[in-house]
Amino acid sequence: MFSKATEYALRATIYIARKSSEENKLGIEEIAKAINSPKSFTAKILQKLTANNGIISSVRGPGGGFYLSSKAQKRPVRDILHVMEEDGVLGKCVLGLKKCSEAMPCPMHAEYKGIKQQLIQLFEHTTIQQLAHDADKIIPLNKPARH
Amino acid sequence: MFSKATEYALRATIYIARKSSEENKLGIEEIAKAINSPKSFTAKILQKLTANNGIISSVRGPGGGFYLSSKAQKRPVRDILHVMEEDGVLGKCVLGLKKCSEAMPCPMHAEYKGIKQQLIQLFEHTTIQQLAHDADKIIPLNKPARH
DNA sequence: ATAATTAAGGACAAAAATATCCTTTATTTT
DNA sequence: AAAATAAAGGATATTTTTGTCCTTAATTAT
Ligand code: FES
Ligand code: FES
Repeated sequence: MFSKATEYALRATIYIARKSSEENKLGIEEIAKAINSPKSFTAKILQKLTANNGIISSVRGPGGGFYLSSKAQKRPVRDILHVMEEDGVLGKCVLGLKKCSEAMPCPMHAEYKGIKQQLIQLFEHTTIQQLAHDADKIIPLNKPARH
Repeated sequence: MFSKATEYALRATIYIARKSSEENKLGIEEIAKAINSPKSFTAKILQKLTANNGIISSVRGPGGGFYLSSKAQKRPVRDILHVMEEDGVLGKCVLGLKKCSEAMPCPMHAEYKGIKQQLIQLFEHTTIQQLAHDADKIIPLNKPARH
């Protein structure tokens, strides 16, 4: 459904959401290893998500790394797709018409539009926090000990 | 959702289904023009769909071209996706895990699996003929006159 | 038989997506 | 101030997808 880049973006953001805090930032090495993605490529993606007060926060230098503010945690997953310029995927026509619309529908449109709406709703209503929480329930992660 | 190649495959097949018959075959020139796709690239795709008694039938030489047998018309759209090796898209994990499964679900899985099932059902239950018929209802096509 | 037509198929080109490497900048620790 | 650490950013490489062009093979019409 999504590009590799977007998949990495989603996995990385969820991982950061689960394991980081402002006091406990994560390095790119750990993140890439944890989500099983190429390190440098993932770094570029995190740059994108970090740019101009984006979804992810970052600090350079020793003790630095990536983390999610509690405000960012509450943002919908669709914001990640938007930054990755893939939120358009959800609105696209199955047959590749310029625009998926009622005005100029393709023969799949009538049957597809309902599914499309569900997809949009899913990504709009689900927050990063919810995914992180769900992931914790599925496979608990050893959170770093407070010092 | 799908690659350009698959979009062209779907559009071309539907167009052929609407306008062709064994007595009235269509040339690649007309098809590419009608579905607004690059001619040579589309030719390659039709080759794929034609290979070893595939979905589309073809005949070379004067009066030749592409057409759909009435048997092929009744095949599900998913068969096109299968030939294009994109039927896997429907089963893929949203976050890009190797396998989307109950055994090792990602945090989107619970919410996504229902939508995924609908997508699979849609492509499995919809036939090429149905799409062609629906398309005719939306935008009637001037069918070639019998001679 | 020869010429004309049309798809099949191979070779190649361009563009986009994915991935790596190296240098620079910001920050902290010594 | 100097050294160390970690992200930011630029340049480049690789792979995949998309697209073009030209030759070959099959079929029909002359
Ligand atoms: S127009 Fe094709 S899916 Fe809506
Ligand atoms: S495991 Fe990710 S969608 Fe099913």
